[in-house]
Amino acid sequence: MRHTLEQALTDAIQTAGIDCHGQALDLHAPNQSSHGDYATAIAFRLAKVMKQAPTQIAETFIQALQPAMATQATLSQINGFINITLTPSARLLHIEAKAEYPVTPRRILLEFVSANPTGPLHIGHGRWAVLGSCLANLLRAVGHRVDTENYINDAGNQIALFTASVAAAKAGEAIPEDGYHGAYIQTIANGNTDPVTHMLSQHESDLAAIGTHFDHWFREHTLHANTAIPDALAHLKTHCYTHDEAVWFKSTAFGDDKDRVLVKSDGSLTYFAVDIAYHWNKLHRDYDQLINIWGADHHGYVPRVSAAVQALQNGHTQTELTVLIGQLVSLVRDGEPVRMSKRSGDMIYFRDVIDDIGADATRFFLIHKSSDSHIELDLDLAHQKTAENPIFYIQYAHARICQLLQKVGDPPDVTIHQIADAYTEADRPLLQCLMHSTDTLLDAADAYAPHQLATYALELARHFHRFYETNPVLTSTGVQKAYRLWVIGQVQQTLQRVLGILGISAPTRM
RNA sequence: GCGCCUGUAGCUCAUCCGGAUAGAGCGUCAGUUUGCGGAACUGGAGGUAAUAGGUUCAAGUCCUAUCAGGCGCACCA
Repeated sequence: MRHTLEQALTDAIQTAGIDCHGQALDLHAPNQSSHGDYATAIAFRLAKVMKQAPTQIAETFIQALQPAMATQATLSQINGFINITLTPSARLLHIEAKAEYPVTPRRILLEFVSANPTGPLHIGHGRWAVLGSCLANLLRAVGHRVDTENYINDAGNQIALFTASVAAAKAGEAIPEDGYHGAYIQTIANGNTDPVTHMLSQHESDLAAIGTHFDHWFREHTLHANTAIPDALAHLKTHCYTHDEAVWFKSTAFGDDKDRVLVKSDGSLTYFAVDIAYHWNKLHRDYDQLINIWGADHHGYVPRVSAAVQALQNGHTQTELTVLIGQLVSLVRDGEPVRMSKRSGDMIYFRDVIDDIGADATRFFLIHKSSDSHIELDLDLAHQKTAENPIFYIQYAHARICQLLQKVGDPPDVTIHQIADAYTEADRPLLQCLMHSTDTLLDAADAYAPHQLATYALELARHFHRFYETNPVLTSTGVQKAYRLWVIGQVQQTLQRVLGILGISAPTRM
């Protein structure tokens, strides 16, 4: 909605011949719904260059634009802010209109989780699983084409230690000091499947338990099985040099703070070299953008991978690399931080959390905070946190509506203009909230911030519960009944859509 | 030491490229109910947005410094 309104106003400004000196309208929702549906502070930004008071500029804008907008909105001015208040029917029409997102569709490869298959997923992996799957849904919702990928490090020292640990357990021998000591090692040893295969299927089932599925599972060993690695390194050759018998990539030429080793002096490859081959592979798969979600413990790794991706494209960037860094989840027990270590086996597994508080509550708990903020999970309070989890407030709103709609049966056949007569000012916050849903989706997608949808859903549920309290539907009649049914129907559809993106169920009863 | 992230109500968090009186949930206090599901609603108390400067018509938001917490600074993966 914001976009079409902005466009209409911008056109009207041009027609009126007003010079904005490059300033955009930049519509935003006023913090008080009574001010209007949208507002712009452009008068303040033009005050200096136009040498006029903001209030005066605002008046000029309003007089020039009001005629063009007359059928759908009223423009007004408070202390220089230009407020736009839509007519009730315009508001309803905008809510009902099929959302169109002004985005240029991109082909995106989104990589996340990418946990080593040397142990079960822990709560930290869970955060990336939830964030990644929500982001994929969100980007798809606004029109992008997204493939999701889980990269499996199934080669190298850690895997060797892991399989050796299982082998030792199988033989009844002591597990190597630097091996893996979790209880799951014995479980795998008791079975007959390959340890890595076993672990991967467990990852898959844990992820499925919160409704997360990947389009691709990319296994590192496939890079070693062909010439992928030497091919990729050959492409970097002009940016490499030999020093102390090791081969270095001159990543400082692309913004890194030091050069990086690709081939060690003993002739073996670094992890980075393999990762370059992996990204080289990605670059060949015809995507416009590569997005990687990494935990904050890997943020130091960003510059060198960005450098490599730039170098591989020889400065002609066709595929953009975006690395999203999420902060870590830490655990607290009895007020003391719990140190998780995969090797010692002192872990809180993601599956335990899901089984404990349920998939919906787990997803909401992990998604409703910005990925820039740390999550501290108090194990003793885990259950209480569940009871406090606002997801039930949202789901209850949806269930309430569904039960009601079921009782009503078929909705009456009326037009927007007919039901607009039943609008009252008290409904404005709810209707504005509904109208802002497409804006919210767009903003959240632009910022790669699906947590904004969780906040939005909470807000919408709150407005709905308030509306529901004072607007009986079943006992109302005529236009009023039709209007109320329409409103709650829109709430239901919007909640279902947003919860769908968050991967959380929208129950019809609870 | 250097780099990245964070610091907002008792607790957990929002606040959308700087905008109007900083908002929710939980907790707390006082109310609403024989209701279209009360897993709800209404109202109150609770804030120097870590601290100190700066930029701006306007700063929780941008810049600088300090303090506190998390994470990272390998020829590990």
